[in-house]
Amino acid sequence: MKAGTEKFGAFIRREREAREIGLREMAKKIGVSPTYLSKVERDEFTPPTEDKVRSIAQIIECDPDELLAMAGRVPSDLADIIKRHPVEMSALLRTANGLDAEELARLARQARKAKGE
Amino acid sequence: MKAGTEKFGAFIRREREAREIGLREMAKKIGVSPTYLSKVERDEFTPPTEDKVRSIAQIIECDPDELLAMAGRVPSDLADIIKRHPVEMSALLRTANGLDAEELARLARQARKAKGE
DNA sequence: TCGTGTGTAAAGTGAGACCTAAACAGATGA
DNA sequence: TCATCTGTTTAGGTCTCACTTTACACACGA
Repeated sequence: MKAGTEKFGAFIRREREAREIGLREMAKKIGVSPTYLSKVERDEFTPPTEDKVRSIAQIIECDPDELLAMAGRVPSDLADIIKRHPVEMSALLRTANGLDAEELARLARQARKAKGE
Repeated sequence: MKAGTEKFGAFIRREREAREIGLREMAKKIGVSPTYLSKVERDEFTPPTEDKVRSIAQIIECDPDELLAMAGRVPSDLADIIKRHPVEMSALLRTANGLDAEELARLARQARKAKGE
């Protein structure tokens, strides 16, 4: 995992406690055992599967894409998009890589314009 | 796998044979056993790991991104880019999704302009 | 002190990914 | 006919991922 980035487990524990949700309660909502969630929250186990990460995101009210990134996963719908247009999307992503958040937003707007109209 | 798409194994077998490369020879270059490659080429085994797919791409002279897509994988450098800017890149990819190849190319050019210069 | 709540430790499981060695079968050419 | 190519079959191996079960230890209130 990258340095400087908060770990997945530590993050969700903090957010869970901030919302005063019990570990067992959360585990039940996600559909895993409390033991497992405990280990995950202390980063002793790797983050769970995409669907579980998504339901955690919903519970702690954070962006699913962001949480998936923390979990080291690429959202499966994005993976599908890349697989459908590998050459174009790879090129787009690699050139977009250098840009900052603002420039990226502008680029996304242009994409929307090209599509929507 | 998607309908209409040629399977990974069938594709690399065709390309290998077109270049008159023996199975054992190719297996050796990639660094796997002939047995394994045989199974992969007949789609009895799932495609190999990213590094092996990349060396196959080099041998049969095709675009690595495209071959990785056939293998059902997202190139790891793209995965990293998404992980570094999950929100922006997710938005960009999802809006870019509707566009055709030409519009995508134009978008990539704009990205390049925003960056380069 | 009983029960009920919290989180945790230790060990194990099932499935799938990724791969191998050994043996074999058919064509080709000497 | 014998060696030597070609790819294939059989029969596994080993690893990692994504979890579970069972049992435990502590704290709180009644």
